[in-house]
Amino acid sequence: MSTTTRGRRGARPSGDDRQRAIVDALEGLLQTRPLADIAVDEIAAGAAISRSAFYFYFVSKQAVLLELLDRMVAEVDEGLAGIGLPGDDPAGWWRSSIGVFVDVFGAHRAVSVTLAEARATVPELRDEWARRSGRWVDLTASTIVAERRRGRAREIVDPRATSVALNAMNERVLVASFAGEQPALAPDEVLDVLADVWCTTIYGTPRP
Amino acid sequence: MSTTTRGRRGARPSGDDRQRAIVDALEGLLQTRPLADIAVDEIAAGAAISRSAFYFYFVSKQAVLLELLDRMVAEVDEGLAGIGLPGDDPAGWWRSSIGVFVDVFGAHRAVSVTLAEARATVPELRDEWARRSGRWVDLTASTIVAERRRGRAREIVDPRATSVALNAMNERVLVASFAGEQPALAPDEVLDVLADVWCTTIYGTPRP
DNA sequence: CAGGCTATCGACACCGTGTCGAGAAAGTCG
DNA sequence: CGACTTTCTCGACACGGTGTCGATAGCCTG
Repeated sequence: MSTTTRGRRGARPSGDDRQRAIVDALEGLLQTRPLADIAVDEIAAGAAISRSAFYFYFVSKQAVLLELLDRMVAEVDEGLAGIGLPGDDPAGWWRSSIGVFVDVFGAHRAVSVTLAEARATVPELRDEWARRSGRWVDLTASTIVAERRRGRAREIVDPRATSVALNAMNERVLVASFAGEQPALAPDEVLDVLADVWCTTIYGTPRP
Repeated sequence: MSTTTRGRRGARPSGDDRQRAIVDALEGLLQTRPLADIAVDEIAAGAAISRSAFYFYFVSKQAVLLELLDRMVAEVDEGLAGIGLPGDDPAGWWRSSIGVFVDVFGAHRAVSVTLAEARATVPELRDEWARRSGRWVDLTASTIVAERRRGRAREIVDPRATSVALNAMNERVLVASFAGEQPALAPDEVLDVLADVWCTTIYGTPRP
């Protein structure tokens, strides 16, 4: 249970397709209703296997979410890697960075909402999310420090703490927007608002 | 189901104490483990009644959460009412306002975390939360506008959108802190950090 | 072809939920 | 006081979803 193999048993199978089919099936079902309302039965049916066969590939529904999380995180990291460092247009750089999250999470809205919810219950999910979001927090914090050294950012007492808060804001704002909650931002204004708050918090002005 | 009577049957009973006992029992149990791991059995036992008797007072575990939510919201509103309007120390005013949330939510950490999670699943909970947090968003937005009219706040394109984002940040930061997530703020630094981000976002400087 | 792996299935036991109808306790009115 | 109604409690039931097990089928490899 504590080993690194996550659900899957064997070593070099060809039924990788089935595994992917399961993950895809769950993502499809999540478009319609929350995870709690989805029975393993239905996921299995969506992947064209029996319920018991499902348990051959994953230990539980929740375990499938880990795969979904990995997919999304990989997309985000890929997007971030293509941006580089902030040059002479820091506001544009921050906006682009936030845009990666908006785009990737937006492309998988149902998954984002589900992950945010399930994280509270599933310890493995929480740990994995913590690891990944910790990296983004680090990246944000070190960039703030660098911008401060350059004399562009305002004086911030604890850059890392501020970074935690800003990233928390993004997460919650995105999830609320995707979930269609009532006091929430419209999908098309999310990026503008977040970028504005980030830049003002970091530089003291929205356009440094 | 769509009537306003939430679970309870009769009209003028004396078993109100039982109802409160149930709510208290759940809050106590939530200190230890998440809602999903708590059976109705145990809540009933905590209130010294049988499981079936529980269903006389509430339709489900989740219905008890609504009561818990109402309690917390009442405390917050009470705290906010005691603050008044921002006078000549706007930074202090914002800090006090945020402090109310930090204090009340902090006094009911387990409940806060549970509500944040259950909101995704329970429609009634989501609606009620939306209604309440919508009021706080309105309050924030109108105060920002007033501060702008006074010439103190910076020029903000969409005060309400900014208000949504800032309130979202608070919520997520508090829950993450209470839940002990890894990239999270320590309980004692939460207020400082949040107040700093709020004031900088609104005024362009942490101490207007 | 024998043996070991991957993969699939049906059947089973378990647990929590929500509902129902039968009553006990207490309060009300003739 | 006794008959009734209301408030409240309980045990028993059916249902549905979960996770596990052992049997077995296909397949590659030596």
